[in-house]
Amino acid sequence: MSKAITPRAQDYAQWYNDLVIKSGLADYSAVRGCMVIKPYGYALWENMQAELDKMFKDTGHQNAYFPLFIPKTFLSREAAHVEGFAKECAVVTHYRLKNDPAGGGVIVDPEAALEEELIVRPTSETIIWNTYKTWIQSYRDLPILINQWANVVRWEMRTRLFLRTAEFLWQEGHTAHATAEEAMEEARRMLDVYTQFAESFMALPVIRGVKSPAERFAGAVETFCIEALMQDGKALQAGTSHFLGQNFARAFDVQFLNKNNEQEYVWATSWGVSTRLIGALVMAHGDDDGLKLPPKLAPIQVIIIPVYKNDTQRATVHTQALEILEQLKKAGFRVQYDDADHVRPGWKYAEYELRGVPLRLSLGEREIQQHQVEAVRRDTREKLYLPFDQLPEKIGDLLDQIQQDMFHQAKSFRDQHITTVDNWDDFLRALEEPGGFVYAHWDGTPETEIRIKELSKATIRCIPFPGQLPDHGSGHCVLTGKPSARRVLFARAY
RNA sequence: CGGGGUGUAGCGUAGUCCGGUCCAUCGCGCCAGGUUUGGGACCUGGAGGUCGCAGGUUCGAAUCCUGCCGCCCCGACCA
Repeated sequence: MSKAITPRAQDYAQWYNDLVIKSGLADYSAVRGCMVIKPYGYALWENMQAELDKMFKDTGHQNAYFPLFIPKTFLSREAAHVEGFAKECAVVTHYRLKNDPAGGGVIVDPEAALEEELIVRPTSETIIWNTYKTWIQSYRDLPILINQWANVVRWEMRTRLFLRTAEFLWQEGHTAHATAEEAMEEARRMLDVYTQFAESFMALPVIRGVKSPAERFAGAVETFCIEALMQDGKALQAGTSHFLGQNFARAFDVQFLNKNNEQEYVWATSWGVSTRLIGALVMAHGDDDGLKLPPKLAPIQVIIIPVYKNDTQRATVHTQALEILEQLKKAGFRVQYDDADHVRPGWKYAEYELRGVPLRLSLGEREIQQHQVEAVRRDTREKLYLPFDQLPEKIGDLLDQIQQDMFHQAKSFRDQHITTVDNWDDFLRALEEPGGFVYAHWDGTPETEIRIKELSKATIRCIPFPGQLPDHGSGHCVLTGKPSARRVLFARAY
């Protein structure tokens, strides 16, 4: 075992780090809190991007790109927004370096201070709304439906690979609308897009809902989210969508002339998902032997491994393997053939399991004689034999099956980790055992929400949309006993 | 920012308490050749080191002293 992974049961955080590093998704970098996304991890991100991008385009959005740097004054225009981000902004103060006269290498040239400091974007609402102001005059200019793929920087105190890094990659949608209804519809539509992406591509079941005021995005009127559950029982926000009301339009004075010839502030939304989704994928599906990637996103869907005992066999197997490789490529699968001769089949089995490749095909003399390949599923380790003449169909079916089974596996885990409780003792107990989500009444006050967090480390993940979870009607707050209109979903979270 | 840990070859480590026998141990990986190949092979040979950095103590420092730095983990804050 050259690449030992810490078992989940022993140390979950270490298991996660081991998986990310050893599967080749990412590396630590020389910069504190910043990581290198390695080719395998980036390929995964590209697959996610491709699917999301398609969904954005299908819902009428276009991509654009706004500056990395934001004038400092922009950030302070919207009061809640600046309060939310001020503590974690990287600031550019100078534009030039020079040789240290004292001989200490290169130093910041004190003569080259910027007149107005620039903020490295933690999110782009401000620069975008400053721009939209110049694009919008009439209701005929609306809606504006724009998305950008970008990097952002949030100077986090504590970072974790993919889950929380100082710099990360994401997409941020920013839309402008003539009416509140339309903007609200947009925010809800994009949350549906995220839901569909999470569930059918990532095989990650999510609960849709509204954020409590305390968890709301800085500057939003309403924040919607999808919440997923990780195997250690902690929740992870997998995507958010915000109804921004007229907050940014007011802050940047973006008005339009409506059909009645009246000036009106524009209605806004923003929505985003980030490379953190890769962390979600790792933690929702992985096991002690490595990643399990859902077929729809896996950079390698099928790996072909040759098995032989001598050069004669090797040649035979090689010829057959190439034929299968071509056939599968032609059928549109992301397939690779590993004919490296310096490691043996067993090594390769372990390696591709670590990397989470959904389906492994082994091909040796035995299989060739019987006109079949040995196939092993990564998710269940089930071994099957597939006849040569039905490979593309059978493999297509298998990958679909794996995709579905992974979703159901995750969903069944998630459902077993939602506990409905009615008193504080049970609340605390449920957070430990079984862990996960706790569905309880809350009196609706921020004070109680904070108190619950202090006492239990659990936060309100969301107030689920109707139909997401059973509605038990009104009741009494799990902490204060005060009247509560409905249950909300609590959990400890990433 | 607080608490803990850690820094020795690409990775993981021994040695540090008690200085010399260490121009530094072992495993993995790497290179060459050979034997192998159905669950992380083996043999032989080889390459690879500012012992985190700076200063100090000493005849002599990976080891002792002072200062600094990096990174990881836990907590507070956040996607």
